[in-house]
Amino acid sequence: IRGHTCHGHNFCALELFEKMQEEGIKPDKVTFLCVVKAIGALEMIEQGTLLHDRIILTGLECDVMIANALMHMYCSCGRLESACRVFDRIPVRDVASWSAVITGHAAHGNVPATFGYFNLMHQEGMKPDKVTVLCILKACGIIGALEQGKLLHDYIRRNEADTELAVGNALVDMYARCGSMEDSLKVFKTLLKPDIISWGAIISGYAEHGCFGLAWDYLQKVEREGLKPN
RNA sequence: GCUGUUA
Repeated sequence: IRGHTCHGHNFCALELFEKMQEEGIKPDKVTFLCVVKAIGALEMIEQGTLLHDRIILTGLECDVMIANALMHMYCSCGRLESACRVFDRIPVRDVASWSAVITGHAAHGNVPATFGYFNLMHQEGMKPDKVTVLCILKACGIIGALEQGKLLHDYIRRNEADTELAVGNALVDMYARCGSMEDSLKVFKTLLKPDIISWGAIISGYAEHGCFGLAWDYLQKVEREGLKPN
């Protein structure tokens, strides 16, 4: 099942899940994680609700990884209230729980809820890890929260996390989406070895803001750097 | 085999 989901063959994965059960093999926690993820990718909300009911019957709904996967699934399907209900029922939340609920609300442009959960996370003393930082930067980019993004940038600098390329790329992307190509370029120039994602963030930032000449120039630079545009 | 992840 996992072999199929990680290649994007989510429907095949669901068929295998059915077949497995026809053969009398009971799904465990890992099976459910994979299948919840597949259903989320397919945005099959009816199937997702049915699977959630089955998970409740097995008593796994309080498992933090299962709950996080369910939240992500509901957010992918646009069911933010359902995601919140799962979030509220998690006995012990981890960083992934917060990442899922914050990114989920940001993806749907729910600015108050995004900041609400972000502030609550801070209040509860949950320290963001690398992935949470990526998720919150993504959230800031989606909802255009430049000020919050800059505060997070300060936090990243204080924690010396800005040397990580993934974080640097997420900053370049966040500033570009917030409309500050100046800040975006400033971060880009600090990257020791920009990859195709770094360049892509700059190019799409210029393209998104109607600066086609600059987008074109940077595309030429990519090739001059010996990188292959994807 | 294992949830949240930047163009």
